[in-house]
Amino acid sequence: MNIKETIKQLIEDALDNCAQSGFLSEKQFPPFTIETPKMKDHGDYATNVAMLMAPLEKKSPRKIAPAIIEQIPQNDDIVEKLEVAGPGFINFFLSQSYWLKAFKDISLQGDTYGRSHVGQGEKINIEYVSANPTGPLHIGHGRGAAVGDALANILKAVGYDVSREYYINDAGNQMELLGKSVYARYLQLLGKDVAFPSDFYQGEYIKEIAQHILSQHGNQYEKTSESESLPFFTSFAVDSILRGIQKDLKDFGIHFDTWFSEKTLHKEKTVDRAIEELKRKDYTYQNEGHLWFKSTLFGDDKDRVVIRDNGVPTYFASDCAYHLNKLERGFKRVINIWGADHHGYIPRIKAVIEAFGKNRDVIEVLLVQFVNLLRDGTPVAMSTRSGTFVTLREVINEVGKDAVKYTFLTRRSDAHLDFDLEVAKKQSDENPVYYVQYAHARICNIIKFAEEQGIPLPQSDDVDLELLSLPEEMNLIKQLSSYPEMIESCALSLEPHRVTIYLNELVSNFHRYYHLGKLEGKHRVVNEDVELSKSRLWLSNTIRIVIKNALALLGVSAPEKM
RNA sequence: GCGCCCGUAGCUCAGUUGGAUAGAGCGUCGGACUUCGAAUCCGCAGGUCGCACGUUCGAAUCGUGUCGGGCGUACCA
Repeated sequence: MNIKETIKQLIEDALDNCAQSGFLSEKQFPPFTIETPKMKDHGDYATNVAMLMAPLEKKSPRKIAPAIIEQIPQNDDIVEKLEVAGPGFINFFLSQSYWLKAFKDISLQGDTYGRSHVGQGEKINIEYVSANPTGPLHIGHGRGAAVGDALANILKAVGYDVSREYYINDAGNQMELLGKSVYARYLQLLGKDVAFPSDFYQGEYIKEIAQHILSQHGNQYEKTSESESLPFFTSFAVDSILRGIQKDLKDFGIHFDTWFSEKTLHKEKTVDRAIEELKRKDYTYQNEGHLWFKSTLFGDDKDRVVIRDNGVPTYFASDCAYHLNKLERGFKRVINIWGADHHGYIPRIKAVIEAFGKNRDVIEVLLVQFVNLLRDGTPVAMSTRSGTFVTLREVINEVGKDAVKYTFLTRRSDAHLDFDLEVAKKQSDENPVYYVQYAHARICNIIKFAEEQGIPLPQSDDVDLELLSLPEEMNLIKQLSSYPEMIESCALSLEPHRVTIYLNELVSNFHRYYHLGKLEGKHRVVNEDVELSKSRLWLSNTIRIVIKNALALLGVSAPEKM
């Protein structure tokens, strides 16, 4: 049980007591919050429960709060004192011994600190990137990858059974177009004057693939007809592009448990089954030769075609099947991370989930906004159509994967993001990742220095944490203790960027603390007083552990030297 | 036209899911290393939270309207 949960328990017990004694008439309590106040004077934690009870009880919060307080033991191991303040807040001041005990535990937990079991092993599927295998990944995919991977790590850390998935759109029109594009380039390489329509894939990589085919297979496809050749060109191109995507993601430090092919949905008749299911429930009708799904029954703007008049299922039909498949695999929650341009798709996919008899909320869609790529403040032209774009690989090579990932994760994913290549490259204050990594390296160096001075990291029974009496130290201790709550809130809200916000605050406090020692020698971590040095080393090492754990969740390295 | 997302300091963005006196970084200016890493720290300045109503003990946060930016509105994926 973490600190917040402990306090919640205290409050709930107190409310029960109040209800039993008849002071409160309500037996059901509203969902109150426990937060850490911005101002120190307001204690370590505060709850608004009395204010929420007031209208129900028809009593003023300032009257209810004292009654609740009376039921909570004070001056004990946990709570030092309680106060009623402002409009009716109950402020908790926890005892130092409680903080120190919780604090000491952190470094004993090591790299498991921050994990919990709130997910209760629930099966959860998280799908991200899922870029079509028709071209290399660009910077926007990188953002989706960073967010998805971090979120998956966080959900796993709080006890979910997480499965990471990439959906490969390797069926349909786009594939045919891809094959035709490569085929045309191939013929051009053989000196033929063939047309290259504007809806073909324009990128240079198409020519490279054609060149590979030429060098591996010669001109043998010159003789066969287009319809005979196309399947080969399509599958060669998809394989080649997909391998590139997989390598890019691997080098970006992104891992998937499942690469799910759209083609298998057709091969294994999942598409047919999904449509049969909709038909059976009378959620379809025939009109103008097409088969329509009545998605408006479930809140969509208009009904959607699932099978065209030529008998070919739409992309949406595949997606219905795909989500049916996810449900059948037993996932209780299905998280999709999509580019913001797909937002109009959400109502229809929720509709089909509901049509399959599930709650529409089992699927949660996280929208990731576009990245605005800049160089020195001026936008870099990006157009997939014309094939002029900066690839994710180019950005990683230029900037480094840690800086790219961290930058993506410092912002909410549903907000637009300017990514300036020159700024991201700078190893300076403008670049938050170095700020955090530097703190980690600095602590490693302090520990090393201490060892050289004959003061190794102390054992848990050989350190007196009561010596940590500076306000800055207590501050850090409290902040470190809130780490598990922070992780839980990230998991709950599906907002991994909170980790970087937390890290920035923690590290900032550490750097300031460190500088106390620059001003006065007695405030150095390693100083004349060996016992004090040992307790400060313990503190420093705990900070190091939390930084490292947090960075690990983000998929960012924690270097010991820089 | 309709729908979704976003409007917070000069710039880029946070803001603990409705809490108490709205915060960081960058940029400007000024300061701090003979001792654990200056990739750091400290200080100054900077605000009608786009605007207007509303909801209540309390609003940057929720609702309605409005203005501005982005995206979507397929028998493409």
